[in-house]
Amino acid sequence: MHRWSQLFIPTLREAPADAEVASHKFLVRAGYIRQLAAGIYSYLFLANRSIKRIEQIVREEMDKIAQEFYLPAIHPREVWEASGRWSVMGDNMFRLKDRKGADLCLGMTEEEIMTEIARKELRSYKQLPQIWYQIQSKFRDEPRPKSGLLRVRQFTMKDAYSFDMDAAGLDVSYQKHYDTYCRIFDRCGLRYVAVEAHSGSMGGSQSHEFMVYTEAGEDLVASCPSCHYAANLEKATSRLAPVQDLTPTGNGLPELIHTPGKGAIADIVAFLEISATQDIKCVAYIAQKTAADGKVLHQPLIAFLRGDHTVNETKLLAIVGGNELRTMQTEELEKYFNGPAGFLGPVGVNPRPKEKLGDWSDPADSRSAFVILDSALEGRGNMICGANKLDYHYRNVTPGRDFHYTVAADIRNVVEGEGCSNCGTPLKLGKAVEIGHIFKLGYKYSKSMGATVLDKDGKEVTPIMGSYGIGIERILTSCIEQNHDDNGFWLTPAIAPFHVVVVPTNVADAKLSAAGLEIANALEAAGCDVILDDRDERPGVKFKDADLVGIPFRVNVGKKLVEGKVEVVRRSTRETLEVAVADVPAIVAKLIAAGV
RNA sequence: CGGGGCGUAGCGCAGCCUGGUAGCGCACCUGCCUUGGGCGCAGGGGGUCGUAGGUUCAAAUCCUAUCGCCCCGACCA
Repeated sequence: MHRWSQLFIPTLREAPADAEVASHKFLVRAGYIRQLAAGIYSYLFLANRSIKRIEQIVREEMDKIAQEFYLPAIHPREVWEASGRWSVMGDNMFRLKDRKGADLCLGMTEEEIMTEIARKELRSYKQLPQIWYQIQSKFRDEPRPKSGLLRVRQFTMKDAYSFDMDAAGLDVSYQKHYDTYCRIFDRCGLRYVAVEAHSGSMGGSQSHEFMVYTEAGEDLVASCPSCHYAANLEKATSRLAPVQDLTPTGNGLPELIHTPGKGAIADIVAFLEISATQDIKCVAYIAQKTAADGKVLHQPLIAFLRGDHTVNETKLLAIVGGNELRTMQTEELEKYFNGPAGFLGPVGVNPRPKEKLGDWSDPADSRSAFVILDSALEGRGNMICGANKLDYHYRNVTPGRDFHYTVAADIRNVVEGEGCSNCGTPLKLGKAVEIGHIFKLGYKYSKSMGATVLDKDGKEVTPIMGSYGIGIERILTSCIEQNHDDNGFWLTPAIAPFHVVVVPTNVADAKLSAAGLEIANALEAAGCDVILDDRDERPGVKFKDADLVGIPFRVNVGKKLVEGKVEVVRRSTRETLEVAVADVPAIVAKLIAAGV
């Protein structure tokens, strides 16, 4: 049994000034963590206990479907070059040199290492499917670490990888993970949702993120209150209410109109007394892609959307398969539009053909650009748009007739209240933290790294892969985000550092002290994880600390002991039961089994 | 990467503008007291003021550089 007086649990009355989100404040105040550098934290006694329990739950559930490995955190450059990611990862990767000058990096994920093993060892279809996982520290040199343990540069990740003969096999492995993740997060006491996620430019076909709704989150999730549709904003679609096109004027063809100083959409809308839905917005980017050989490639990428819509850059980028977007500079706008910012429009822009999508080589016609039309503009007509001429717009512009584009695609952000694409119900939008991600990888790594097995017919086949991650610390932080009040937080017994804290209100009183010890022993004998607060502190101090540190149940041994009774307190609700000393173990055990 | 803010005792802060003995609250140590929600009294320890340079008789304070940490943005012309 643990005695508080002998432990290092450095609780703080005040939170450090730089903590913003609840989990950060409380993890520091409760003596769970201390910061070493930006995005790098030491986990003290309580945090370590809680994290070990989370890992244990993950391990128990994963062991039902997979085999645990333990892979290196330091990787040689060659392995990452084989997949092309040595250069693609850019500054997000921590790199180092050994004494001989050889390049190494700290692992960000382990696709390469797992695939390397598969490549060397897997020979026959008879060995598949395989699912391998590990729980390891991961390193990412985040451009901006923040929010305590929520966005850090070193963290613990459970990462799993599946190898199957074919897509049908991958479906099975994927579903196994989906189900396993649900069991894991249920056991951790999280309220979460599995959402459709953007599957990136890696040829992945399907992907789900497991999200926890909280204001501290950095992702936005669109969800439908009536059907089960839920998706990351980077993937979400919606049904739009119909909008009215303007009536054509004159001969119905594009017509210049003088719009002095009305560059912004709000201005032009007011000036012409139209709706922003009748205007075409233009956003011009240079897309960048780092090739496997480290060369940085560029492409002009121009998006046209309805005036009241906003670009989702992830969706846009996925169309060309790049890794980064930046907006065009003035000279570039001049080059591709021959017009000034504020008055840019699609008429006269020279679109590259659809077949060239994904082709990053320089075209002969250097003034052409990839032009993406948002799907919401398909079928629209007589719209207002910039004329690529200072202080002029066009009216009567109809997509497809008056200008052409490379491709039409969904590239806009869904807005709260738009109809669910399944059932039409208005969608809700909420901030969320990503705690897990499952992902059909396809052949990217197995192919680039040359992993093959022989099938029944003796033919070489490239296995199809999946990868599946869980952020261990994020389980802890999102539990705290979901379960806290002004005084502290409470964790579900399964992941709390202790199930119950026994608090004799005055240890100078030999009777209270002895009873506290006896109760703590009895609780332990009943299978509870107990901490006895045997510190010579005033009751107020001990109560405050007990409330702070995340332990779901408390037993107060105090005044009522003379009647043979103690108090059992549920931290989440403060609900208090008066219980005879002899009944404490059974009652507490029952409470623990039922959860917070 | 862009913008902003902050570095003074373990934590939270004041002092800086207007240069002149480094302070407050909490925490910590000792003693007494107290014991159901961070109790009281008395005494005490702890800081080369992020670092480096400069200005000055004198720098926490002014100037320059640098490092670190936090926040916002990297979204529409």
